[in-house]
Amino acid sequence: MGATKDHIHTKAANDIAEMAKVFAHPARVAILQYISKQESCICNDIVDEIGLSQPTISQHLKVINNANLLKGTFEGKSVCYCLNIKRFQEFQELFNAFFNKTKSNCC
Amino acid sequence: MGATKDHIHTKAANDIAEMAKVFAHPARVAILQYISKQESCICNDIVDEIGLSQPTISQHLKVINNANLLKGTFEGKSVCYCLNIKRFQEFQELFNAFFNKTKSNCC
DNA sequence: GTTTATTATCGTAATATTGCAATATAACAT
DNA sequence: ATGTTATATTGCAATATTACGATAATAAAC
Repeated sequence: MGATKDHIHTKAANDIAEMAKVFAHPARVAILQYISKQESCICNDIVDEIGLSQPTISQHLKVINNANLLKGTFEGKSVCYCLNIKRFQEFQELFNAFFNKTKSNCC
Repeated sequence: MGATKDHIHTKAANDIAEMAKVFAHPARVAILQYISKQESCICNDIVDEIGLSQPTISQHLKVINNANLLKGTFEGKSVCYCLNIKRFQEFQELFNAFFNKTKSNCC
């Protein structure tokens, strides 16, 4: 026991949960907000800003990146992380679709 | 270590994360979708529908309820769980505010 | 090539979450 | 009162997540 039983749920439910997990940690929310604020930004800035260790930030960035929410371009030794607006927008739309569909048939 | 360092993040970031956690499990998404579909519904229906044990469903319902997303009215020995549309709407708006604000100042 | 700076990965400890059996509680039915 | 049904709580095992030190990888600067 202990593991989430993904397989018994619909793809729709799993998709929403998967997306929500990205936002389900304040550090990741903060990282997304910070990245969007900067012209360009490198990981070390984020470490200073957020106040977690570099490995921890790197790990959170990986989660965000796995959701395809980042566009990173290498600039010499550092990486310029950028929000993948298109995908971010898609997240917003998918969440809204979930909210609207769920609202529509309520008692 | 291991515990989330909530205190180093802004209230805004913690609030979004808190909300996202409710949707960060497919069973809870499925429960919300199922509840919204029904005229009224009791926990045991949900157990049959979702395919998890009664205690597990009860636990998930508690998480959803703690977020104020449920209105439960007792009907004899069973409970009629209903979606708290007002709060659900509020969730949608708060998420949208987060998405819009984050999008607005991107590179 | 060596140093320096930046990011990623590995290993691991601490904590959180998930899921269920067993049990408790509550309300009705007989 | 006893039995039945519906839901909640408890306790615990399994797994996941979070966080960080140590270390690796990469690339510029010297």
